[in-house]
Amino acid sequence: MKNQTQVKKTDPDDQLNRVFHALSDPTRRALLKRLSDAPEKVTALAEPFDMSLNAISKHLKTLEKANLINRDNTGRTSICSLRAEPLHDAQDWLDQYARFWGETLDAFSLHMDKQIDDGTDGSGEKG
Amino acid sequence: MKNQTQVKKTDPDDQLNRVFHALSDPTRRALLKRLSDAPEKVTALAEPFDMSLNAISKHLKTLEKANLINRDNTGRTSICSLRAEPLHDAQDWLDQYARFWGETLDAFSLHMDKQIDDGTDGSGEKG
DNA sequence: TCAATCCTCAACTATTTGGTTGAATATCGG
DNA sequence: CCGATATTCAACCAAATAGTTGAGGATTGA
Repeated sequence: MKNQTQVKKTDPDDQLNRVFHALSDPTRRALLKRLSDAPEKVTALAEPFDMSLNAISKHLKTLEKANLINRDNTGRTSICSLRAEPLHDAQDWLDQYARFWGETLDAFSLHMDKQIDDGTDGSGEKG
Repeated sequence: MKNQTQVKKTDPDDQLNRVFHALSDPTRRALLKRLSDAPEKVTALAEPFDMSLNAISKHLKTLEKANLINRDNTGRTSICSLRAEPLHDAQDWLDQYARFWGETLDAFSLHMDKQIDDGTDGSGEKG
């Protein structure tokens, strides 16, 4: 097993990977922004973009795989809505580094005092 | 010009893109974790990984392009250290969605009341 | 029924990514 | 100078991404 950090080479199944990847694209961030206002159907979401409907459909699939959106399939339309929990997870991860920009650490710092666990140790995912 | 959202098709120059992309890889997150403990030279950083030194060097370059690490080139060694500001930026972006998992909104919500600006409007980057 | 609408699937392309190996550059130390 | 160490550059490769077009499945509604 080689006492290595073993990061599961670019593991596509890791939730955090998927979320951060989803957020790394400006179109997808714009879609989330739009959905933060109200749920929308796919065509409505696609309309403002200078891009094919299919492209948007794929972006939505990416967001869906990251669990960042829900879909309500009523009839032929698919209503997408924001699902923010994974964003919260991402924020939790970032919070571990909060001490590096000072302040904001109270009882938190006690918890944080020992070491940062960034979720890349292989536990908690696909045994 | 078509009144479109104009998201600068997958703009690789956007700082937020680079940061979220950098965070989407578990090896890079592990490197940041390591650097959150103490600055390290490249060989030391690479050692725990089941991966070539070159691969780590490239990951470090990605982190560098996202401004997530600094390098102190003393002699033949390159000492890498964490630079957390961009993480803070990422957290700020995520904070805009905080209202979706309830609470934590005080004077913040006033600022947020109107609309979310997710940094994909094209301002502030490469004119 | 049948045309229009909404959306996804399939196939293709170009580009990026994440990894490799091998050579090159640069410094350190005898 | 010369060898060892530290790091990067260059070329290459496989796989994933982000986009396209075209076809097809469902649903709506006249």
